[in-house]
Amino acid sequence: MATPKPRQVLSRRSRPAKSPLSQEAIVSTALDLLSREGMAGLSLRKVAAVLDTGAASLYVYVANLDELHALVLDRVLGEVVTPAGRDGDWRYRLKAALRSYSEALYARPGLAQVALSTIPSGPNMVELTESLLALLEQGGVEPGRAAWAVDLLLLHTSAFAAERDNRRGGDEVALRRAQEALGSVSPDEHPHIHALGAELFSGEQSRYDWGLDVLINGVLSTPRP
Amino acid sequence: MATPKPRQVLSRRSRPAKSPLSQEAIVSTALDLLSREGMAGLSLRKVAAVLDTGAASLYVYVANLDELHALVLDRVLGEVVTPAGRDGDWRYRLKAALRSYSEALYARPGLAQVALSTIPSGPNMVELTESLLALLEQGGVEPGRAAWAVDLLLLHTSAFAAERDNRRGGDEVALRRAQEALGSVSPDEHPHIHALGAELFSGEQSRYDWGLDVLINGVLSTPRP
DNA sequence: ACCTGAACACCGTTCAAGT
DNA sequence: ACCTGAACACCGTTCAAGT
Repeated sequence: MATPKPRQVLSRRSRPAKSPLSQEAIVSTALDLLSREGMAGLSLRKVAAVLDTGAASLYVYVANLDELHALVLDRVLGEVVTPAGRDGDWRYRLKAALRSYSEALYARPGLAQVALSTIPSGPNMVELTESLLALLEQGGVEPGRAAWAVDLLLLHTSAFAAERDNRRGGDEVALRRAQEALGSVSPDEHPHIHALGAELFSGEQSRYDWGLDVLINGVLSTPRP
Repeated sequence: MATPKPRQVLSRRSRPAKSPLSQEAIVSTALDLLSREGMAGLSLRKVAAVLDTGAASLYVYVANLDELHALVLDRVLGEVVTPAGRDGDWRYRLKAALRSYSEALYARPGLAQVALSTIPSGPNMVELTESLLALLEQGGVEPGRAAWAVDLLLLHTSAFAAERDNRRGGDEVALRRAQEALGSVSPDEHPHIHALGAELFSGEQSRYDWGLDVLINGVLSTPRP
């Protein structure tokens, strides 16, 4: 998979002259801002400011903000590691690949949301899709079913990363409110919720692992219509 | 409802007296704007304009935009229908409830995204959770597993609605680009994708139905760790 | 071809002043 | 307690003018 250029943005002061703009530089800067400040930090104006221009200049290299989002996402997907090997524990390798995808998204606050609102077409997404298809084939899943399964697995993993992101993302007011709403429910009207109590909020990592197993077991036992 | 009224101070008598602000009125107006214009139409300023005030006035009834999002979401969730009945085909009823949830979201462009970025705590979400727990119990799923399963099912359904929404939502450029990227892949480097061809984009409704079956089958066959 | 500043049409949120 | 206009600190995108 493509190696993401480290391209540390050296302080502009030490740089002799303004480096010319390029899509590469724009995406790198955007990713840098995203990693440090989350989605709030990723704006065309801020990217432009770091690159020492006005936002209008970026439109030569990037059609609009959506395209920049897609480019940043694909760049991050270059980090995803899909374990090699053709035999043995395909299931373990599949889960490892998806966990790698999940972590790549989760490391940039808000990027999971981008993954869920973008129709991806970059080379790294193509690469990842190919790898997942190969892994499912190793697991004996026929091609048509595997095509749908890849979609399902990526969608699920993105959504899970987005949810984790939400819960981290500061809105502790909302989280507390949700816990109270479910915790203070009347046993008569909502017996099941009442009986579960804190159980409804248990498990973080194990919940994700379980979710992946649910999906994989489900795919293996559910033929396409 | 409401074309924004001209600010001109025509005699107050010529139009119905301004109804007092309330959270109820704000949420209704917001939902109305959302249904007609999508997420782009849902802003505090626009809601205020329809209600013939300034945005600042809304802050008496609503803490911020995120809270308004949560309130609108829960209001929509009031539409979700969960089939009654305690015996017979719980699986059919579970799928019907989730499809109802999905349709409620999908009917408002962008709302699925809100569902994925909000920690819900409204009464209708509590109701839905209770109903889904009951349905899973009828299916013989033990409580702890059911708690995780409800989360998984709702997350999946929201994500699926969001994806459908993206694909409808106008960005046909991105969709075409994605189809081209996957369609023009070299058979040597990406044999699996190449072999699948258009299959990667097939099925809309049937794909969702299959996804639900995958999830349900997976839940039934995957105990909690 | 590329870059730029300014402008346009928006945002959410805060605040002092009014009632 | 509620409402308001104005202000603050932002947005993405377009465009005429420059190189």
